[in-house]
Amino acid sequence: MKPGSPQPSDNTIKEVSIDCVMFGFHADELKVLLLKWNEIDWSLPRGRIFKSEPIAEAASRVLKETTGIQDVFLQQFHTFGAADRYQNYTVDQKNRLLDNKSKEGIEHELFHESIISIGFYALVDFGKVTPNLTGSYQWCEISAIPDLLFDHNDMIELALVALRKDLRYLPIAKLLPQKFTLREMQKLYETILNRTFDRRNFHKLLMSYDFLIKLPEKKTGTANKSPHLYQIDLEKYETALQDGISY
Amino acid sequence: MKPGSPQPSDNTIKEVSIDCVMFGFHADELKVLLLKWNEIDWSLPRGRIFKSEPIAEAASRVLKETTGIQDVFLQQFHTFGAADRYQNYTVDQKNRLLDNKSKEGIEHELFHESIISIGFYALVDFGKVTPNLTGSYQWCEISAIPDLLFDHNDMIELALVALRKDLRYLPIAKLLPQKFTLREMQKLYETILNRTFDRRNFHKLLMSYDFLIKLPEKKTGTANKSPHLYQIDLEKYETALQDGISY
DNA sequence: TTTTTGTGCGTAAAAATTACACTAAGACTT
DNA sequence: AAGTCTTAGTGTAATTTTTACGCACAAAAA
Repeated sequence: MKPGSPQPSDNTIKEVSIDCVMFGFHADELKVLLLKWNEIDWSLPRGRIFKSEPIAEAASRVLKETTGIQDVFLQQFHTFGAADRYQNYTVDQKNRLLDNKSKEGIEHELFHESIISIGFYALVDFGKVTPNLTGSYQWCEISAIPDLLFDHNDMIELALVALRKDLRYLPIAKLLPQKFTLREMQKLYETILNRTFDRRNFHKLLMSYDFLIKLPEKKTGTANKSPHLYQIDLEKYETALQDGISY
Repeated sequence: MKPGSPQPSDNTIKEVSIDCVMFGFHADELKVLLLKWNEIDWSLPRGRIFKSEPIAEAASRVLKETTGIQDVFLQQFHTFGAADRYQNYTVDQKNRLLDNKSKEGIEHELFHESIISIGFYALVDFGKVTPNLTGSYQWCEISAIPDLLFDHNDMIELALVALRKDLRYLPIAKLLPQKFTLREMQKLYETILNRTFDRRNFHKLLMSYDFLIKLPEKKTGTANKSPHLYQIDLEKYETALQDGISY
C-alpha cells in the first residue's frame, strides 16, 4: 500500500495482497515504477482485495489508486507466499518504517503484513504515466533497481522472466505510444529479449502479421530522415496474439 | 479439503487454499484425479497452507496427504479469486453437502470457504497413483469431467491451457513411467497438443536433444514387434528444458 | 508360412530463417 | 546553397529447419 493510504477496512481480504510490477519503455530501456516510502526505502505499488472483488479488478483498481492510470494491460504471473515477511525487514528498515509509522499510522500495513501476495505485471505507455507522478513515484531502469522492501526484488525478476516467456502472446505494443515507428518497436523487442534483430527481417516479419497500419504521417522532430508512424489494428492484433507471434 | 480431514487449525492461512489439478496419462488419454464427496459431488484435491510454510511445500504436502504420493512435479499456474464461492453451490449440492456435514462435521470447510485459491497442476506417473486409491479418488478422462464443486471445472480448463503453453519447458516425461517407449512419448505429446506427429520425425527430433537413454531391454507383452525402452537422462533433460523443447 | 503392425534409418521437398548492400530523405555544417 | 552525415526503407539469395515420405526388417498373430 501507499504510505498514508486508507487502512484496510473490514471488507478486504486480510491475508492476501496484490503487488504490481509496472513496466514502461523509454529511451531504449525497460523501466519499472517504484513507490517511495522515505528517502531510502522503495517498494512496488501494492494494495488489497475487497472480499467481493475479482482479483483482476482489484489489480486494476490498485494501479488506478496508486498511479492514477487506467485501462492498463495486467497479467497475473505468480503468487508468492514464503512465510513471515516481517522477517524480511532489516533492522535499519524497521526503524525507518517505524518512524514513518508514528507520522503516518501505517503500523498495520507493516506488522500485520499480508502473508500471500499475488503478483501482476502491467504494460503501460511510459508517456502516459509520467505526468501523474507526484514525486513519491519514480520510474527505475530495470538494471538499476535498488534493494526494495519485502521480496519485491524477487518479484521484479520473476515478472521479467514471465514477460519474456509470455512474449509471443502478449500485447507488447501497449508499452509503446499509440503511434510509433518500426524502429521503436524493434528496440522494444531487442530490449526485452536482450538480443538484436536484423532491421529488414524484423520489418518483414512484423508486416507479415498484418496488424500494423502504416499512417500517412511521419514522425517529426527526429534527427535525420523522418520515419513513418504506425498504429495497431487492435482486432487483427488480438487474433495474431492468439496464435502467437514468433521472433 | 478431503471430507473428514482435520479442521484447519489456527496456524493455517484462512482465506487461501491450494487446489491441485493432477494430470496422469493412461491408455492414450489424459486424466485428472478427482476426489469424491458423495455419490454425486466431486472436487479437486485441496488443502490449506500453514502460516510458516512456503506455498510450493504446501502444495506438495497437500498432494501427499490426499493421494499418498510424493516427489511430484508441481507447477503453480493461476490464482483464483472471484468473490464468494458459497454462491457457487446449487441448492441440491448444498443439501447433499449439509447432509454430509452432520455426519462428518465439515461445515467449516463449506461455509467458511477460502476466498482465494492457488491453482497448481501436477504431472504424475499414472501407474504410481492407482494402487493408493481408496475408492474416494478416481481418475477421470479429461473430456468427461462431470460438474465439479466450486470453480473446479474452470480450474481444470485453465490448467490444461497452462500445460499446453508451458509444454516447451515442462518435464512432460514425468507423466510416463520411468521406462517408456518412444511411441508412448509420442502419444503423450499428441494427446496434450491434440495433433499428430510423423513417427520418424518425432523420433529424430527427440533424439536430437540427447536426453534419452536407449535401454538394452525391450518392452515385452505387446502386440507385434517389441519396441525399445527408453529412460530419461535427468541432467541432460533439465538442460534441454531450460532452453525449451520444440515440437 | 503368411499377414499385420510397428520400428528404424534414410533422403527429398518445402518452408522458415538468416545474411547481406544499396538508394533516399531529412538534418546539420560550412 | 552545397555538401556531409545519419538513419529510413526496400529485395534477393544462401542456409537452416521442418515436413513428407520410401523402404527394409523384426516380432507377433493368424
